[in-house]
Amino acid sequence: MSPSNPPAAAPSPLSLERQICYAMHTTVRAFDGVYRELLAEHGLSYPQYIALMTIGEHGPVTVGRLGELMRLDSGTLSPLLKRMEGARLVGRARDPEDERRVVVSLTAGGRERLDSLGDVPHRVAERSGLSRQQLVDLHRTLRQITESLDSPA
Amino acid sequence: MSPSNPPAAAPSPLSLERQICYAMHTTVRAFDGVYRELLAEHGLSYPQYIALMTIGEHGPVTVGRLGELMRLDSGTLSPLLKRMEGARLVGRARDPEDERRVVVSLTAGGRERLDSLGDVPHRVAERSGLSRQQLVDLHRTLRQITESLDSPA
DNA sequence: GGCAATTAAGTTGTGCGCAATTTGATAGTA
DNA sequence: TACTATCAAATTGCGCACAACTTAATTGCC
Repeated sequence: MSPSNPPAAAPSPLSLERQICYAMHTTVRAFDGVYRELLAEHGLSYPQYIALMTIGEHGPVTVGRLGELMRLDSGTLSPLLKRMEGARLVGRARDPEDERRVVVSLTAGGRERLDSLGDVPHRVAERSGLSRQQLVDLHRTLRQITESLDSPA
Repeated sequence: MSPSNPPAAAPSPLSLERQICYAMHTTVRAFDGVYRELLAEHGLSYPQYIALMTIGEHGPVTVGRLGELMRLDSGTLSPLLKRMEGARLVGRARDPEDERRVVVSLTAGGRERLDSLGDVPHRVAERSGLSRQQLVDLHRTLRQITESLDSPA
């Protein structure tokens, strides 16, 4: 111990806002870690899983539309989708009606992989130790944050 | 539109767990974006800010201890701290009592920078649109998730 | 003392994420 | 038609994050 150390419990209370900032940072990492673990055996990263899920739900989508849904730009999605194409999970094709656009769709293998992952979110939720009500509240809170942070400049 | 497309609104309700997974992914990104914006003028990234805050609160700490507090390993912290050292925000020194350890501490400039950032968390919380009670609840939920995900293998 | 096992930090390789730029296609207009 | 502006995706560069490995110091045991 250094001689000038404070007793033990930090006296500074730190504002709630500061604690939230800190908790958000660390908790999300723990959350991601569980997904990483559960998805590893399926050969998927967490972002790849979200992409698979989003394409599966919304059907064939352009890269731009997928970016809106996932809140990611082409700089992130292009290489990610290229890897998923390499893994035979999705197909990419230029839109004949507008050659600027690239339409992404699930392959049969991608659909199969997605179906086999159906219980992963449930297992994560279980491990989180949250009650049903807490999950509902958390979901509403997260949506509220996104909306609020989105709208004003 | 492909011929076999479902009408429009996806009939699959998607489980709450799935929605939470998705919301966590997108919301955290929005949250980070606001921090990025507010911290940019101070020349700090969000992880650098968290590190600065953590070192500031806990006093000089070893890299390992900082990793426990921030939930990051040396593979992330070593280059991050090296950049912060280059920016004259922190100092790094081998512990004379155990030369394996590296002790990280705030420089005068680092302390000053940290102090000048005091209202950033408050501004982020404001923008989030959450009530005081929601902030309290969110904080408790996040802590509960971390604890629960940490403990069992 | 000598030496294997452990520990702390750093390094390497890969993927995610964003800002800024580039490439190529479409739209608009003289 | 030709020229410009706009738009979609891809590319480049940098930082964060983690797994796996390396390096160097300490501990433990003989």
